[in-house]
Amino acid sequence: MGESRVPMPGEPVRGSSSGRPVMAAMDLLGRRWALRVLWELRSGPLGARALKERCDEMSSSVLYDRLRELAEAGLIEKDDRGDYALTVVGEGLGAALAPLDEWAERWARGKPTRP
Amino acid sequence: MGESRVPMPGEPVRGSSSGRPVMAAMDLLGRRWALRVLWELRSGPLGARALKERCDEMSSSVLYDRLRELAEAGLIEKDDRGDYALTVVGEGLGAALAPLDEWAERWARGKPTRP
DNA sequence: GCCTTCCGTTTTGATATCCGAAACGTAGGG
DNA sequence: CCCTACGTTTCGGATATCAAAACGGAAGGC
Repeated sequence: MGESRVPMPGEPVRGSSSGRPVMAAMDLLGRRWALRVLWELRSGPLGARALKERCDEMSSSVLYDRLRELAEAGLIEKDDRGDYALTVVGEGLGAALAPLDEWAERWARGKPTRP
Repeated sequence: MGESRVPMPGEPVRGSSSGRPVMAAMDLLGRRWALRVLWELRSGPLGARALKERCDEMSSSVLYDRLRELAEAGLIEKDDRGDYALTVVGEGLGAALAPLDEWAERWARGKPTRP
């Protein structure tokens, strides 16, 4: 199951031996649901089941793989109530993702509907 | 092989029935090498083989899947020389990814090396 | 013409990842 | 005690990705 290597900045990762931090980030975030989990946690801590619901019923096995990876990478942690929450650095990533949202809106305006 | 649905803003996508553009973006970018391909094209158009080399010898079958998806989504296109290049909207995404790079540097400073 | 070489692209079979559903353990309420 | 809700793990099958080989076309040299 999910015991593969978790990408970390400064280390060679799957897809790049350079150790450049952004490469580790792209490895970590280029996995299914990783971006989405972070996205949903921006608005506050959530329990596993609530998180799974918000992610359109993603598979729980993948959810826990992502949670473990993101926690190991230091982006999320469990709060005092046992919910999953962004760490300080994780919140920074959430903020760095804001331009993606704005861009997507522009993308949508450029291609409103498919013919 | 690669004939699965390409996420588009305004349509329900894998992972979200809402049609919110950012969900389509996260579906599209949450595939292996998608972020990386865009990243490498930011510095200018590249041929398929050059692109494959810059992406640490990614598998060519996946490369062409990603190229097809990104082209269909309107983020890249072939230029007059036959190289792959970012479209105007694709360049916008490249710009929206800049904060990710800055964040990754901060992430790396917070976690310089593993014990 | 006929090689060789470089390129874009597709195919193939093996491996890794993901999915969907079921199951487990625990804690609290009635 | 039973029921319910939750966090988490397990399992078999579906999909995505990998690595390497192959195909076909466009130069260029001989």
